[in-house]
Amino acid sequence: MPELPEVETTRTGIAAHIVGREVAGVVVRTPRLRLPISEELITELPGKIVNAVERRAKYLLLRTVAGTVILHLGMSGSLRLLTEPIPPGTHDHLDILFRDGPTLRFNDPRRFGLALWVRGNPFEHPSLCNLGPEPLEAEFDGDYLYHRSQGRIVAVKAFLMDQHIVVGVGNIYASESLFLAGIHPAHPAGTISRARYVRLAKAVREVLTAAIAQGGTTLRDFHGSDGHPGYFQFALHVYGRDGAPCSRCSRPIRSERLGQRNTFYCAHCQR
DNA sequence: ACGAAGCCCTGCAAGC
DNA sequence: TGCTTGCAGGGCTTCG
Repeated sequence: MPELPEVETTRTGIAAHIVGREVAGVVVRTPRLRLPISEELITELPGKIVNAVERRAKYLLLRTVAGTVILHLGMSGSLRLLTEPIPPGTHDHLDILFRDGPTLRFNDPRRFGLALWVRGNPFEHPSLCNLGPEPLEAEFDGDYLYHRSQGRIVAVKAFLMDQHIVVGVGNIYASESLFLAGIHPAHPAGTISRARYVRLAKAVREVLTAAIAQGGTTLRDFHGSDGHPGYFQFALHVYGRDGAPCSRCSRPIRSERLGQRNTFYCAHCQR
């Protein structure tokens, strides 16, 4: 699934095509996602003009004057822009049709995604109101991570993936960031120095920025809204490279389960 | 509050 | 070939 770079790639891919356009209709085929698609999406969205497409964490926000569509791609979701009618496939759960414009189609095999209609301030929604800072904004830095980590014994990788601490970093980019920072993923978060957190914050920014520039990471099913894959998978140092030589020291990359998730690291370069 | 584990769901690959 | 098992980019709930 989409982590921050994939969601951002999706956002930029769809924004230019739907901002300023009026929603002509909404088709819901499978209402049961992580939360049910609300009836209000069908009754209230049509006729509204999308003023902006924003991203907060891994959520996409389609803003209108009357309310906001909150979309989340879960583990396997993707959005696609259709310029001509294509018969829906098995997991095409939602279409948003635009007047004299494309159709935005939401596909999500595992149905861990989300499509909600929220009146008022979307950032007050329970899913959005307790999130940590954006990793590419100024509030996120080494000092911030250091302060939040004090007293925490959880593995630094799980700490980094905690959306209350910082948003947008999932299983791929957590492994990659820790490799670049030279930090072992199982290291207890509260025992890492301020200086090392400065390196980690910098690594997170670098990895996410580079991944966005490459259109995200395509492991199996992610694609941009134009149907094209991302290319950052060719730049991965550790994720999915179990047994392959470390790009820095040539020793084999290891994989280990940590906090229910597969974790990749170099035991020599990461301490 | 924190941390660990289980669960939601489908598809695919590996192993028998 | 066909079955079972485990695993997959996330996030929420529950339990200790």
